[in-house]
Amino acid sequence: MENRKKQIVDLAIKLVQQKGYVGFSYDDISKQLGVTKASIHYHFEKKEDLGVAITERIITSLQNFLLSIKNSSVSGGDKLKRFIQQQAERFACTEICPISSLQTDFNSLPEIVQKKIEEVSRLELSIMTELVAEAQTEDILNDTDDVQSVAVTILSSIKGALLYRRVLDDDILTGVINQINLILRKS
Amino acid sequence: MENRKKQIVDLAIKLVQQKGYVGFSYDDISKQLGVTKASIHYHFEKKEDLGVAITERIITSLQNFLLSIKNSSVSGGDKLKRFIQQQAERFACTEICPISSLQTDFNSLPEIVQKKIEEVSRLELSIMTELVAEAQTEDILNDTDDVQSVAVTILSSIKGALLYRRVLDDDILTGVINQINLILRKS
DNA sequence: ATAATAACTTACTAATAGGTAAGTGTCAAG
DNA sequence: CTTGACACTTACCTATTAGTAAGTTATTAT
Repeated sequence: MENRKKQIVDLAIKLVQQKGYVGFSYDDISKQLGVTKASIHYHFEKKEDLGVAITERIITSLQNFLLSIKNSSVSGGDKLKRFIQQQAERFACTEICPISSLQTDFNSLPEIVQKKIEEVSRLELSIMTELVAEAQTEDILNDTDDVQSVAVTILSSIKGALLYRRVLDDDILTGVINQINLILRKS
Repeated sequence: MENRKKQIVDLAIKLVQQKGYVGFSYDDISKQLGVTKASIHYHFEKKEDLGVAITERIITSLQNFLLSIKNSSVSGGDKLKRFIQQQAERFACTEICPISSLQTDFNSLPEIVQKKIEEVSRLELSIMTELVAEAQTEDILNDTDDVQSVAVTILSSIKGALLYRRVLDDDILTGVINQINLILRKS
């Protein structure tokens, strides 16, 4: 079954969001899937291999997400707002972004996974920068703003807000989203 | 020696910033301090106890930081900018905010530490909100802005930027700081 | 029918984790 | 001089971790 592999990676990503790369174990996965630990090792011999699969899955998700937004026939500003909105709705209340989680655990990751995370981060940033750039051609942004900096700031604030939401109220995130939209409208 | 306890907590915080609560071990600490693991357990019987000490240290650091800024005789806007600047300079290039790190590991923390982290997060947010509110009395902010939301957004973006900086270029953070200052000036 | 493959399980290993009990050396107070 | 506290060390224990080797079962191809 190629399905089982998908199942494992799906669950692993969820576990990364909940407990981090260091915090989840093959035992967690095997118990939740109702199979033995050795069976997980059959599909992903080393944790490193699963780590790589996780990051690759994140990359394709990002790319699909980008495509679906690019193909939507709305204005640049609306694309940006849609991206922000979806980015925020993707996660359950106690879940954080898997990329943030892996960035936090960066120093404990195997080298190959570290490189993959670097790649993912760069990709995410370039997608965001592209969307911001497209929005800038309209009235949405001042051109005194550095496009890349705006992109990083938006992404960072969402990721950071997810951390605060995890331990505080649920509406922490919505406050940040509103604030970002306000800033985009005003500048 | 009460000094040894301080030494342990200092190192533990650094390790939390580098590898997270789950990622650091008593062995890490003992080896770096040149004593045995059991000696660390003498000072902090359970890891939980060390976890509590870590969060309490973070709280007093935050409070001292707040006092030093409050007592500085500059305008509200400058206090805010000074806070942001110092908050950013506090961390080495591969280090992230210890609060962010503990928020990420939240689900793996002992209950007592979880509650402490909730407390720390609330405190940090209230400090930030206070500074933003003081800045709002001047021309710095629009009063259409929700003070709390602005505070969370600023904090979140800094914390998030530290994550990206860890895996990408060093100037990711400075870009975000500049952007925040731009926003504060413009609105 | 048989061989081969995929997807497992059973049963292990070595390393590391947090944690503990009992003893050692040092030093100050009575 | 001795008692007691403090700051340790030695030597352990148990649980969990990633990882492996060998065997089992079902399905498929020849």
